[in-house]
This record gives sequence, C-alpha cells and structure tokens, in this order.
Amino acid sequence: MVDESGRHEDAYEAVFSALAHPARRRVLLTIYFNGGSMAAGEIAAVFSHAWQTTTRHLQILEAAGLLSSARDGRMRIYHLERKRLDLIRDWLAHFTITPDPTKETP
Amino acid sequence: MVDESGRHEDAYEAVFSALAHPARRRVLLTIYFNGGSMAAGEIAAVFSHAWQTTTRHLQILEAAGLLSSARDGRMRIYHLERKRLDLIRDWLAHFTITPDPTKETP
DNA sequence: CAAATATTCAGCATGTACGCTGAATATTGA
DNA sequence: TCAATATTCAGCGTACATGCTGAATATTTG
Repeated sequence: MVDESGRHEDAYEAVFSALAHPARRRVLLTIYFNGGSMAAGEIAAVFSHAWQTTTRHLQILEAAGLLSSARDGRMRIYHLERKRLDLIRDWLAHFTITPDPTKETP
Repeated sequence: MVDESGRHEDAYEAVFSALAHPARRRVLLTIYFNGGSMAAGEIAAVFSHAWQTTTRHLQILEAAGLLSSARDGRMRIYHLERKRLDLIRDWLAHFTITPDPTKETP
C-alpha cells in the first residue's frame, strides 16, 4: 500500500498513529465495553466534540483496520477489530528476543 | 504533567505518538539489536536524514520515556528503556477482559 | 412525496510534525 | 589555546492533524 506521495504507508504507522489520539483510544474502549459493536451516533454521543469530528476519528480507526463498519438502515454500525491489535503485540515481540549476548549490557 | 496549553499530556499519547513514526521505531530496534545502548552519532549514521533530524527523534523518544541518555565524554549515549514498552501491553490488556457477557457478539 | 433522522462530505483556521540549513555548544587532543 | 569531533539549538517551509461550521447524502416514517 502506497499513499499519494508515493511513500509506503506501513501498517504499524497507521495503527500507532491511530492509537496516538486519546479520543480514538477511548472510542475503541467504548465499543469494546459495549460488546464490540456500536452505531456511529452512539459513539459520538460519548464525546463533547462536534459529531463530525468523531466521524473523522472513526474513519481513521477504520483505515487503520481497528474498526470495520456496515450500514444498518439509516445507521452505521462500527465493529471493533480486536485481532488488529495483535499487530502491536507482534512489534513489541521484537524486544523479547536477546539479540546478541556478546553486546549485552550487564 | 500538563503541557503549555494546559492539556494533560498523557503517557499513552506520548508513547503511541513516539512509536507512530517509522524512523523512531527503527531507532529503538537499532539500539536494541546493538545491545541496548548507542551513541547519538552511531544512531544517526543508520539514517539518511540530516543528523539534526535524528537528534529530534531521539529527544521525542526520550521525552516519551522510551530512551534515557547520559553524556560520555564528547558523546551522548542513549539507552533503551524496555520497561516503558509495558505501558502499551498494559493498555492492550484492557481488551482481554470480557466486559459484559450479555452483550457479547457470537 | 415530505419531513425527520443518521451520518458524511467539504472547506476553514490553527497548531504541530518533520524535513532542511546554519550557528552554537561542549569536550578532547595536539 | 586551537582545531577537530560530537551533538544540540534555532529558525524556515511544507504538509498534515484536528477542531469547527454548513451543506449534502441516505434511509425511514407519516
């Protein structure tokens, strides 16, 4: 996947950037503690932001693969993609392998 | 900790933002695979960026608590703070508790 | 069809991020 | 002390992020 400037938009960058904003972390937790799915309006109601602002946060989370969505009548239901969080665990796992014992600091 | 605009700069935000940039993730891995410590110049040599650009990345990583540093003669040694990565694991752990079985999606 | 509801799109202002260059600082060695 | 080495500070330009408001779209209900 390559963005408009030709730069490779790596999945790690999308996920970490998405999680960098407190409102977006709160969206994920809110959906999770609601059972995994919520309508856009229900999510927006949690925040004091204009609802259009929350819409954009939801789009960023979906672009990062952390949410999926489907229309249901006049509502849009967002669903938490918990598996996507494994990407972070995978990255963190790099730091659990001892890389070179001869250079280990005591 | 409160930043210049009076907003609480939460630790999660600092850490996730720091990890959002590919160069900064690479800095952490580079130091790790070098045994946990590296001089600023050694780190900068890995990148094609101007070294001043890497200096700023190092400062951001240090501000996020992911690196610590100490002068050693005319060099500055950066040390990886692996423990700080546990903050992310802690946040991810929120998603491993079943929140409300009555709302669970099958 | 018209009105109400739910959500998104488009555009604006402000602030921050990130690359750069040039100058400054600190330490070491001749 | 002077020159070399290692790093940081200051400032610039461009691009993007994030809040906002107003308009547009899609769907259901009367």
